[in-house]
Amino acid sequence: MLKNLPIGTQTDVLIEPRTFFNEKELKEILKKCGLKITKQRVAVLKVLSSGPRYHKTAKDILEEVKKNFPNIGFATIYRLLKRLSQAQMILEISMGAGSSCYELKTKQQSHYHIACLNCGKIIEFKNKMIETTLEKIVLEKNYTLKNQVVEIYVNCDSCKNQ
Amino acid sequence: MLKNLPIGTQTDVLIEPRTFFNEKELKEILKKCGLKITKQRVAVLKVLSSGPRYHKTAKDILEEVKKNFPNIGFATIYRLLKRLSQAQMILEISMGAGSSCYELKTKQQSHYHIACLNCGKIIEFKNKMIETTLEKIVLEKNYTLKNQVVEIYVNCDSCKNQ
DNA sequence: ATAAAAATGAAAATCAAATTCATTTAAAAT
DNA sequence: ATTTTAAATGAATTTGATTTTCATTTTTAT
Repeated sequence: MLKNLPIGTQTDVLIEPRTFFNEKELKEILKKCGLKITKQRVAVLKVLSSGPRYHKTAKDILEEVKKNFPNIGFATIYRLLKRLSQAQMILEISMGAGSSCYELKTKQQSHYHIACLNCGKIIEFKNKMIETTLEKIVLEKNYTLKNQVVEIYVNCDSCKNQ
Repeated sequence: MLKNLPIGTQTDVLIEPRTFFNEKELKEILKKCGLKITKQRVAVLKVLSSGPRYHKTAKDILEEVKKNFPNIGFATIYRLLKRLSQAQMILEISMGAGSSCYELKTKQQSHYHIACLNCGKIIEFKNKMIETTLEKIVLEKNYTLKNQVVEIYVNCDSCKNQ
């Protein structure tokens, strides 16, 4: 259904697979943010740049990093996440209640999120028309665009079929 | 600048002034949600449906309602906000850090938000094209749309001129 | 190597939001 | 109108996420 849409109105664009960074690149990120390179920070970035789940909470990250640094605590994680957010290197996604998720920005640009209110699954999508429209709105107002968030909350099909 | 855009690409549509509800209408809202009518609840809804600030935090609401009900506490506020959210009567807006803001839904449909990262000012805007696109995306996937959030984070002009 | 500046981690503090429970209130049924 | 009953209230506590503090350790530039 809804196939063969006129050009420019296709809504669903798949996200290319995540770009993984090697250790050297992760260190570059820290440098670019004016942060000193520590093993803990590299470990946190490694978690953010890999793994099966795209969107990780501070707790996810802590648990993962603890495997190699059993003494690391939330303080270190949150401090780094905040600095990286401020430097626009990561994206904080706070979808309603609960804890925020974080994702490392890659070359791939603005993508958006669909979240199932039932099972919590998050799907990414891109849409050039929305992106352009939002840029235009900001430009018209003579503001400076810092970030754009588009989130659709749904009940997904696997949830509906239960 | 950027005037005379082709039809369908205008980005900035002003929001009509907020619809105020009278006491009877507010009670209707509670009934529709299957909630008993209490003076505290009517007072909370009255705050949500009026006043100079469109987006109110639980704290804003508490302080306002306390003027007439000095003993009311957060428990009552949060409980009601949660029930109203679940009944889709209000919109919870959690923009990054800090507490969520809540706004009463009116007949006027999906509108979006521009927030200044500096001064925290929030501006509403509407955009039919984005709205339709998001609906289309959900339809294509055979999901059920529950809510859509579009947020632009900027530095606004009054902030830039400082 | 060494000094200066920054980062770490354990613990405590803060803040938003949810919960508990004894008491009160609204609304349905007499 | 009164009684009944189920739900709502509010004070206090709890939970959970995030931030801060501070003594100690590590990084980086010299």
